[in-house]
Amino acid sequence: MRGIARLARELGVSTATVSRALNGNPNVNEATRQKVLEAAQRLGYAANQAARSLAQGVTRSVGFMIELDQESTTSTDYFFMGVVEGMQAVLAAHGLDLLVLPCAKSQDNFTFLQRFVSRGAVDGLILAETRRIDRRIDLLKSSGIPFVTLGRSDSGSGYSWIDLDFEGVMATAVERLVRHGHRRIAVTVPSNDANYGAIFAQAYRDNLARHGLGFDEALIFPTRRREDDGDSIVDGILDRPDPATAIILFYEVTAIGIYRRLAERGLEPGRDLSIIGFRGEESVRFLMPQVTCFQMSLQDLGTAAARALLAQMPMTARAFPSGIVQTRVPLSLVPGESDGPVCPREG
Amino acid sequence: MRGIARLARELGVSTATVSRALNGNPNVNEATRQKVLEAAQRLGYAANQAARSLAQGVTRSVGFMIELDQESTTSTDYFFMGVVEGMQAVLAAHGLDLLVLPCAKSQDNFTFLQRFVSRGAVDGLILAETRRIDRRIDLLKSSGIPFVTLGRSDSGSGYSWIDLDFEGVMATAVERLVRHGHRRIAVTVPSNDANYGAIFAQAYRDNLARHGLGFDEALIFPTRRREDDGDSIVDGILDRPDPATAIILFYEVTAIGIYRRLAERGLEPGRDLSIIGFRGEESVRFLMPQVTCFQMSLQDLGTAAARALLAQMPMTARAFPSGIVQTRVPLSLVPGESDGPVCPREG
DNA sequence: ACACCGATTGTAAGCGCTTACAATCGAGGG
DNA sequence: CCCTCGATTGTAAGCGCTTACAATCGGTGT
Repeated sequence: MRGIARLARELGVSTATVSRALNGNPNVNEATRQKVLEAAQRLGYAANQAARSLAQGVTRSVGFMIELDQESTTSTDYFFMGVVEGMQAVLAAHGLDLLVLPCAKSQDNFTFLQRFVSRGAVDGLILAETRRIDRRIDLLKSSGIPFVTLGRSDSGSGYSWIDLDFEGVMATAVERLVRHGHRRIAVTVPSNDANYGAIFAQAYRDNLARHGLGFDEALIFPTRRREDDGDSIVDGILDRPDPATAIILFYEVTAIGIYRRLAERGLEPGRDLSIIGFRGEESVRFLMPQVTCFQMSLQDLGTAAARALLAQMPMTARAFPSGIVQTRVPLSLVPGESDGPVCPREG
Repeated sequence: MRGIARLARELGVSTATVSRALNGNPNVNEATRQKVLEAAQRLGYAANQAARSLAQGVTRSVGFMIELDQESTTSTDYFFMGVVEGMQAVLAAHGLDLLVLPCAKSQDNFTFLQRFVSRGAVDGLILAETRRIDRRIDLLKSSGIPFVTLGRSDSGSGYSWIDLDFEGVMATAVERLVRHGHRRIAVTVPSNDANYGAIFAQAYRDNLARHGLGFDEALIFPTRRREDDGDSIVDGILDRPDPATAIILFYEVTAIGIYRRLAERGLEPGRDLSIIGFRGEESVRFLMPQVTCFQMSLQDLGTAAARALLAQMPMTARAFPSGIVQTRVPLSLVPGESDGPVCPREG
């Protein structure tokens, strides 16, 4: 005999009583509860997860699905850790376990997710790296499981998401540059198919328009999260009849390559080319002159996501006001010396 | 009626047959199996995880416990994606799900782990960030659950671990420096209580001794994973009667601060101070002169850990040779220009 | 034609826990 | 002293799936 039955026999009570005592059911004599708790503690007993889930129809755990990139870099980790920390804290406070579910880039993320959902392995889900059109969202919506996405998509709107305020960032960046007299502003965007790339690019366009600046396809540079696009970007920006005088970077590491190329050409960041980075990234923190960038709390992003999820889970929903939440987390500008007034071109 | 019963009724067979068909039991008519598979596919059926686990006494999932640091300065955080990728690939190939279990630094990691173990939430565990004396290892050993640690500990020896070959790294580094004529070699070590710090320090001592070099406590600098210890290190090394001429870094980011301080003092990395980093970190890659460092595949580390775990799980053990595995993953030297022959001191 | 056998399927007993419902007990009311 | 009621505990029916064991069926050997 094992599990709860053993405990029950040991104490000379029924399994029902033990179960009640352990689960905080009020219909138990307080003295009995103490006995049970003590015995459980002493024997290191904890209810079997599977049995409990089966009986209750609830797992008390939520999944955070992430995708593993071959090129995984340290600051993906950095991003990840911060966000997870925020989520974990909130969820734990409500008695929920956070299970991070890593999906290999090589396997179909839809199928991956579907397995966890249809097997009822988690009570709720948080998705990262949302695609512009993301079948996973339809899957979750139709399955009825509570979920939240980190990042918007175009797949319908009846669901909660938390995203960075790309629009706000872009507005601030462009305005700052315009105020410095820049009229030709380049931008880098991610070359993958995640939705944030499209949003970033759109915000770029919108803000140029707002300031009456012309849009030039040639000033948009798709980049990956690595520093080695600097050459082509710098050359692409400057070696043209109407060179840009500023650039806004989606991936801040790109600044490294840009700095390097500028140096090779005898130019200086902040003077000959204004540069604004997106998110203060570790590997860029040490560049001189310091990169003007935006900053945010990863933990806050995580807690916001977790709260939005809790608001949808029957178990916890009553503690939260609104059902569906769609939030853009604002970033704050961290002024550096990588941008400044337009430098009059010589020649 | 739901779940397998519904499927069974739909097909006019018993639940037993459906179960068998779905689980690859050979005692099913192939035609029947196809029918079942087809129907399951069509109805999007997947066996309820909890029920299945309860019936089988097995979850088909393994946990990877990581710790979340407020300041994200642990080693796990720039390890994570790569290692998880390796693990996930191996585990998935054996039909196991990888659940990453994040434990807040603020909560007791022993209790955290215990819950998952005693609730039978996973069939196996991988631990990261092993302490020198780690109660978790005793817990896992006594609980009988298969497990592997990423990093050694002093807590007994009857278990599998995978670790970096700190000794090999240190031997190579010291030998390289000695060959360059260095006799006074400093080192940085992590300031936390993870076991790798002690190992690194010990290997340092051993290798000095091997080359007949004296050991000087003053040349050991505890550091965190951030760049700003450079000043105190550089000054501490040089402003003394018998300055060191080389330094080996545990956290490679320290190089950034060191480079900066050296520059301030009009000194040059590689000439005035030889620097060898431990693991090629992204944020250091762009330093000039390039930092001589060591490199490894995080994926390989992950696959090694996963394999070592599989070797202990009854389900998969037969596919693997040895039971207990204790491996040191070697790193390879990536020569840069941050180290070289001792530069004769002027004055 | 009959016992026997392998292939296939059905029956039903759990897996360990929760929980609706029944049972018990002592106290207070009439 | 009997009845009612609240507090507490026990009984037992599942939760959805697996699997030992029994049952069925067509084919074989003799």
